[in-house]
Amino acid sequence: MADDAEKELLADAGYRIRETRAAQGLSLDQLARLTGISAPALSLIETGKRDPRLTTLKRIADALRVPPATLIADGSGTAEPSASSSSGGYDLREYQ
Amino acid sequence: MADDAEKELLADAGYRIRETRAAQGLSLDQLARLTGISAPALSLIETGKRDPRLTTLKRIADALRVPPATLIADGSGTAEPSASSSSGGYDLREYQ
DNA sequence: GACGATCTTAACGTTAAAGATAAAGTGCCT
DNA sequence: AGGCACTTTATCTTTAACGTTAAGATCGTC
Repeated sequence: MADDAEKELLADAGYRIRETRAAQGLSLDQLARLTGISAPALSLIETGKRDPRLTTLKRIADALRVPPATLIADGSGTAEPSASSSSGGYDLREYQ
Repeated sequence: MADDAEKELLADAGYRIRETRAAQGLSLDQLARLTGISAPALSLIETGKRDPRLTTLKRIADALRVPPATLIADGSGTAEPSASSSSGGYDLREYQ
């Protein structure tokens, strides 16, 4: 996780979490109670100093009542293009 | 993380990864080389037996050339409806 | 100035992710 | 049957997440 792009990913996700939390008027302690994640751990995540696990992200997203994906940068800047990607039906069997 | 919802989250993310990988005709070994993540670790993630870190997810998403958010269950694409907030039950104001 | 609330950081212990390697399990061939 | 490609499982080591506790740091407001 020494990569620069990864640091930016963590910083961006942390920023999104902090923004969402602040928009709801929640303190770190309050979010800690809602998520079961300690306030110091939340602080590290929000400041991009910790690499959270997927379930940790989900607990935060659930407490903030937003989809987990909204907390993650889409890889293109800061705004989400909601680019639906491919998502068409692939059929795996055709390739094997 | 013994939670049932979290297990489903991991299983779903793993399934999406496997789907995307298979759609591109990649083997675990090939994806392991692309991501720098060992094939056994990828197998555990794809089968929902491991709780990956955010940067781990991003390395996989980058190798598969999809936005990281598409690997997480939440509405953007083929996921279940998730019925808006699902558990719209609690009231945050009680904590404030 | 002292206080209260908020956030940050550090140290320490527990738990688990991630790596490497090797082994065992699949399925598909000729 | 044997071999081959792919995947899973098992073991081990290192690294890091997370909780707890406690200590600073920054705000305000009185």
